[in-house]
Amino acid sequence: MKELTSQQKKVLQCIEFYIKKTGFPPTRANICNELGFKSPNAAESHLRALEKKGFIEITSGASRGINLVKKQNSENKIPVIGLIAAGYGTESIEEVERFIDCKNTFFESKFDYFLKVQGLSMKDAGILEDDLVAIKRTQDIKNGDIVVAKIDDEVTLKYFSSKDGDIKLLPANEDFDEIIIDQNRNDFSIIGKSVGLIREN
Amino acid sequence: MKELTSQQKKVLQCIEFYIKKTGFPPTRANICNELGFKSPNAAESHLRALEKKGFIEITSGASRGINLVKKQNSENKIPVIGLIAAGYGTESIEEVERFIDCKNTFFESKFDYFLKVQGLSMKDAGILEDDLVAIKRTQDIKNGDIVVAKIDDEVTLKYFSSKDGDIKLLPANEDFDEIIIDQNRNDFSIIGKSVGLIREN
DNA sequence: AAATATACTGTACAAATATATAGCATAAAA
DNA sequence: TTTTATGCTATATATTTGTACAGTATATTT
Repeated sequence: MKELTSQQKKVLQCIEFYIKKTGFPPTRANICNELGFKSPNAAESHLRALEKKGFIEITSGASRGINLVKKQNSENKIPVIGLIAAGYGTESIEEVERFIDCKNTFFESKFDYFLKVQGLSMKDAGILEDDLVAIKRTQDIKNGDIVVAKIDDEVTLKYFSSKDGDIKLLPANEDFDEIIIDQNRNDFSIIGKSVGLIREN
Repeated sequence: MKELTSQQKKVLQCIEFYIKKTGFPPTRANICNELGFKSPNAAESHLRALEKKGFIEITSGASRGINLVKKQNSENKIPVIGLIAAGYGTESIEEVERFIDCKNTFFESKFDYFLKVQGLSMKDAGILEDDLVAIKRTQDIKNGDIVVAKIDDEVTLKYFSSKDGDIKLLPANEDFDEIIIDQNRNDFSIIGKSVGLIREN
């Protein structure tokens, strides 16, 4: 999808605002009013540009026949990512299983995807197999955060702990051992952290 | 809000469908087309009835000037209900803390509200304090379901177990005891069951 | 019995609206 | 250099659309 000019963005926002306010899309005249244009053709040509770039659809002949095209992944469809057991590096070990109809503002922090949990290493944190943990991609991590970390070619969900520069990943289950990161030997990186969880019974 | 006649419901659904399909509300003529009316006034008078009953708002003079009035609690705003420690009978022990912007079709089963969890009696089921459990009001309960039950004047969230007519409520935490229901002595009822869970970190 | 709500057909028309055409000006791409 | 895209003003018009008025008929309420 092509980029919009600043003026075209204004027009698109104007349409979005008008729909929010009234419940139905604006006419050319309405847009002119909102943005101070003096000719309906100013609005018309902006609409044609927005249509050409794929941001709206126009139903020919219909009054207010403007339909906002939802951008795929932006705000309403959150991907659920499952981890494949073996690892081939980076984030290619992930695969999108499906999408959940939910805004990325659903929890307090915006987030990027749901991670489908494997295993019970975090069970005492109330995180069970097949739970969906909302992950925000960030490097802004504090002790005690539940993080998605990559160690060599494995991805794991654990409590984060850092003390005097020594990083540990702690499970929430007696049956699992803590993971001590040797930053010389291990290829270690933080992918993001948990900001929420959903479970479907 | 008054009740709609079956014909008025059809018109309302027609409007909802049209908006879903096209992205903008229908004209009188569009409604006539969809529903087989032969006079625009058929649509017009239905619209006026819907407006009078508060289901839509009509912007006078504007083409397609129909705005669906969101019904408070129907599909987009789910109440979060907290339990008050003491009990004063029935469901008046509950209070709506806030609403969450989420469809009641978010989980596999439709549900009625979120219950804010108190205590850790279900921690081994991955249900922690302050978690929000999606509750569907139903009497259709199977063994092993997580139910919201009322015993005398207390409301509790537990596993349900029924064997030879003996009903037990089982915690998921060693530190708690199971509750055996004496249907003669206890005022017992099932309010509903859990169909999902969300947690905000 | 009379009034009101529901549920339409049919006709009419002013106002709202999409849209084409003619211009003017600037900036970027071919 | 010539086209193409951007960003408007201004005018015109066929079509769409809301809406009023006149009827007909049935059911419900007062």
